[in-house]
Amino acid sequence: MFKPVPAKVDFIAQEHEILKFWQDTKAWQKRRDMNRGKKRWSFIDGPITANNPMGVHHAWGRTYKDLFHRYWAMKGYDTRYQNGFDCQGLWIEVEVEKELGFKSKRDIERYGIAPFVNLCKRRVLKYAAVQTEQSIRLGFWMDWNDPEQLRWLEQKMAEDPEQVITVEGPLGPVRGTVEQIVGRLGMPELGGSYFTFSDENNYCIWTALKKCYERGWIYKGHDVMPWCARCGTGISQHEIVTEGYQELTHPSIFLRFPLRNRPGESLLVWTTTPWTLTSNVAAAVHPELPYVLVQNGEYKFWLSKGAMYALQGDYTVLDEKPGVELEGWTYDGPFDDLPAQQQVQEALGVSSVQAHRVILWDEVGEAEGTGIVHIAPGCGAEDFQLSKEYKLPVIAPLDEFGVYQDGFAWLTGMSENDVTQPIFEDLRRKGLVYRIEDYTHRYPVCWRCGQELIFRLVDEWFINMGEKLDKPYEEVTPEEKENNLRYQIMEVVQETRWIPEFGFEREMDWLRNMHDWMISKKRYWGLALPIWECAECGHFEVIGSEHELKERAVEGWEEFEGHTPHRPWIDAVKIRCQKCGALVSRIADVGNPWLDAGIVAFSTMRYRHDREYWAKWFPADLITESFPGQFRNWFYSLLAMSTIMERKAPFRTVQTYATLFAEDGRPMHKSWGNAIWFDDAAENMGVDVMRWMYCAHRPESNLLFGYHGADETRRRFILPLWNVYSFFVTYANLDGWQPSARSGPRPASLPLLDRWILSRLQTVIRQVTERMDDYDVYGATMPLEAFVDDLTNWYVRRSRRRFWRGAGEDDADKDAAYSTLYTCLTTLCRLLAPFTPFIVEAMYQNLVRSVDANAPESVHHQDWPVPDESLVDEELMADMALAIKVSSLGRSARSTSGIKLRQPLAKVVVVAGEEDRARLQRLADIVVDELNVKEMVFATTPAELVRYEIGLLPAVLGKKHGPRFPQLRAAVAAMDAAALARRFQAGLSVDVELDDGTITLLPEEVEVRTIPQEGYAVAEEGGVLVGMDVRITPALAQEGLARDVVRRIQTMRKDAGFDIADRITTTYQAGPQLTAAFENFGDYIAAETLSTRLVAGPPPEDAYVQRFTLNGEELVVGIKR
RNA sequence: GGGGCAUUAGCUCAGUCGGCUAGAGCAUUCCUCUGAUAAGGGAAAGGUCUCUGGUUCAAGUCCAGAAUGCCCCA
Repeated sequence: MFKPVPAKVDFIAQEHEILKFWQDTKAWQKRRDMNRGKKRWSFIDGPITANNPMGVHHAWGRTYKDLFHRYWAMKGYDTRYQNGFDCQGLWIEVEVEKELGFKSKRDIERYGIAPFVNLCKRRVLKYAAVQTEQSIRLGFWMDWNDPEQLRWLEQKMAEDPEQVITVEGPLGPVRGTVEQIVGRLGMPELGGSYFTFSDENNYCIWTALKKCYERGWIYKGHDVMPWCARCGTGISQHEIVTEGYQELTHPSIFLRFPLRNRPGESLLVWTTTPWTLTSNVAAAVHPELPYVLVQNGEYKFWLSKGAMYALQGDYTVLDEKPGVELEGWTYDGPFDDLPAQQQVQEALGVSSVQAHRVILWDEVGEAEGTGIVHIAPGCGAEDFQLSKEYKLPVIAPLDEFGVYQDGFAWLTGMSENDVTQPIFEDLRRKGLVYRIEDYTHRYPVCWRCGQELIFRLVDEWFINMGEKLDKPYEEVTPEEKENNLRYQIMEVVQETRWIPEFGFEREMDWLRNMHDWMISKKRYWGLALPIWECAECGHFEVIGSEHELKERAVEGWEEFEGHTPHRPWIDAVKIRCQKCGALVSRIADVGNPWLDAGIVAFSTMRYRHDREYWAKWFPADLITESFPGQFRNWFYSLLAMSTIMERKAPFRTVQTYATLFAEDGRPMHKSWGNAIWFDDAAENMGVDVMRWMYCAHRPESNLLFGYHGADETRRRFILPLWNVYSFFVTYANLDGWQPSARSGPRPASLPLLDRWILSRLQTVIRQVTERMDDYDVYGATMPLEAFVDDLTNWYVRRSRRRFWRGAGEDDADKDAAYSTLYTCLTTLCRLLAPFTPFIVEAMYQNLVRSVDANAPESVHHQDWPVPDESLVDEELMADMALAIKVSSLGRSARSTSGIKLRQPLAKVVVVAGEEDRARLQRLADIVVDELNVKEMVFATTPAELVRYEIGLLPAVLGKKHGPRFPQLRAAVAAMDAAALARRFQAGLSVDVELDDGTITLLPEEVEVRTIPQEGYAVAEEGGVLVGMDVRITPALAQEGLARDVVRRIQTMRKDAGFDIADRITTTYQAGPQLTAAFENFGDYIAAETLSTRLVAGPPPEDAYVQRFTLNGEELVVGIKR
């Protein structure tokens, strides 16, 4: 006996039971151990930031990750099962700052870097534990740390990071301080997820940076960078594009720069960043644009001709010159009163005030502003470039917090945020303001804290990505690639496959255009950049490992030893300058977090300690992540690091997917109320439903995720699957059917339906395997959905009666039905195991484990099914597909004429081609039964059913006759369609008379179409025409009544709570029509309703009674067990 | 500022080389089936194919321009 299956199941409660089952039986560990040492399928996990609970968007990607692991594991591959947590960087710092209520970096310095960094580590441990639990809930099988142990470590960290503890690892106990143990998480001796804050990850980046250094690729840049004054750090190009911009409105100002040698004339200049005017050095014009001098009120302005719309009031043009003639004109700047403007800059020997002049710049436009651009080299990247070109002084006004430095008089000490209005006031006093108006533009903001960025002249550290050559990648020579990282990465990309394909071009495009990689951040929690720079002579060195550092250390090693390589501990270590012998400190900067994630193809694969292991697992067969952003982030950093380390691709295939939105099509947002938390989704939708939703979706399209879609998915797929399983168990138990080891009937002798569904099953195995091998998840779900549909809506429906026949009534057929359905269900369990691991585990435990103690303990311990090609019968599948189609057309025809299916009809007439008729003939029984007709007949001509319409094939005739085509169409429409149809069907041509001659129409140039006639209901699709004879004779009507009666009694049985096997006695009282139906179809009614007796008369006292009105007659039925 | 993609039913999306009556799922209404019942099947209704011009016998489809949205890069 199988365990009875409730038709109404609580899927979510069931998922929790399965989770417990997997945990109790160590199901994942057993699966892993089964595959140890076999052929490998290698995966690298893109680390998830352990900074908050995971969202339903993470669950999408994590479903793919689990799916592929389960699939390859079932195929017998050894996989690494290592999840990754991204742990370092500004995103963690910002959250910890929020917790502590900090406003700026000064608060952190006051609090202390060491305790702050420990808080960052604790936050990571805390959320790693949360995300681990959530991932387990999703059914994600990985080598998870015990979340309780992560919490315990977090607690120990809070108590005292330096206390010594012992933890149990897979290779035995591991002993160390809490800090040391945490720094070794994910290493072989501790197992579990990798953490990018691990010592190994950090030191491995040191190795990579050292390799760059040795090739001369590391440099310190002095440039104007986007800068976040709140975070106190530069923001690199990699971080700023796209999501780093917002549509913002700022006050913009038009103002005068009075010309020194042209009395009464001024340049009219426009800017949206008034604070930069304090640092103005020059004004740029386009050399070729025309500029005009206008009289506008009391002033004479120079501005570009195309920008005159910016003027207010009447004006007169006094003069016109090309920009090139303005070059060198000098002017008075708006803030020449500031000491910073007056100070002579040593290198150039001039002050900014002295330097003010008009310069030429090709990038000047006149679409906005005045065609004259204010240049402040300390406040803009392009401005800074121009200053180098024209040898202009540079004034850098702001410190790292966005506050004016010394030399700015009344502005010194004020924040750039607060000076807009005071500056406007000052300029008004000076009489320089022309006009102030709001201006909306895309402005960069800090991607972490949202603060508007400023531009600051700073020192940052870069990896030189190599010159951009002015030619396509294909033409770059090996010599040119030799010291050019850009083209080396592009070369590596050639070895990789991108799904969808556009990813390849997008990555190449990014690589073609990317700037040098800014790897420094002026922060606290992150990779300690291993750069020691001599304050005396400027020489710097990159240290490649902890061992090298120990050798080079001349001071502070003892203080550092035993700590993780983070600030502040690492900062204690000093080395000796190789150039000048001075004592050298590490630069204060930490690293860009994409370095951390980029190195994992090495750090997590034992590159530094077990090269043999690394060589076995590198490169990964697959990585899979969401594509927005990752082309310039993880995909890029992974490729870059791998190119630096080995000049090899770190992965063979990258499968990507789009963005998850709420069902309203907008991003999920807490304050919009459309966000769904993962935990809520899991406990309300069920994770099998979520997983199927993710999988059965084209990954390159955005996914609109919500409860509505979940309900639909459950209804469309999960419930029918469960229903057919429940159906099977119910009847198998009733019949005492058990699967047995005996060979069973030979497939060739199986009934048609069984051979058909088994054939379908083999093709599905083949298709799903093909699609999964190709990492096409969506493509794999489609044949599965189609199969479940065929199984439930055709095989089971058509086979139902076979299951409820009594004993002795053709046992062989019944056994065949059970065996077939059993095979389908158990195979489906295996096929669906990677997709919906919970529901199939429940099914498997009952269908297989409960009857076979030797079967694998879990559905996930089974092998992936292999199709048995000998069971594939293409002809039969084509036959059945046609039978299904004709049945559907027949039902459709009935429906349009309003005749219910329960009403038997005399015949169905099918008009179809030779081949299709032969196919239908073979399955006539099925179609006749399905459509509730007495017979299926074929008509050679559809004359009975239809009239004709002649359709001209425009693709042929339009091309042939061109402009005469409409005339031809009109002429044919006027002719006798039936006569034409006969000629064409006989293969003859027809001459059509037109005004300007005769056109001969060939049979292959037309299509003969059919329109239904009276007396029949007709439906047609793809050359098959199905007509239902809708004439209901009295005999047919009576039979229909009998079926109505049966239907009523069946419902009564259910309402009365009878078991489906209960035999009953049925009594009835009815009018003449119904009585006749009872008399003529008594046997049928009795058999269908399991009535041992049918008695006319009043129901007995203890019977269950209902009254009906059928066809205008009263009916009283009583049933009794 | 440059480049790319998109715009089709109330919603989410298909629509091949230009060709017949522009499709699907969801939602809505109705019907139906039911010994799978918190299911199953069918039908109806729903369209200015973003707009303007052009090419063509014929345009959702090709070309040009505009509008709106998104993406990539400055």
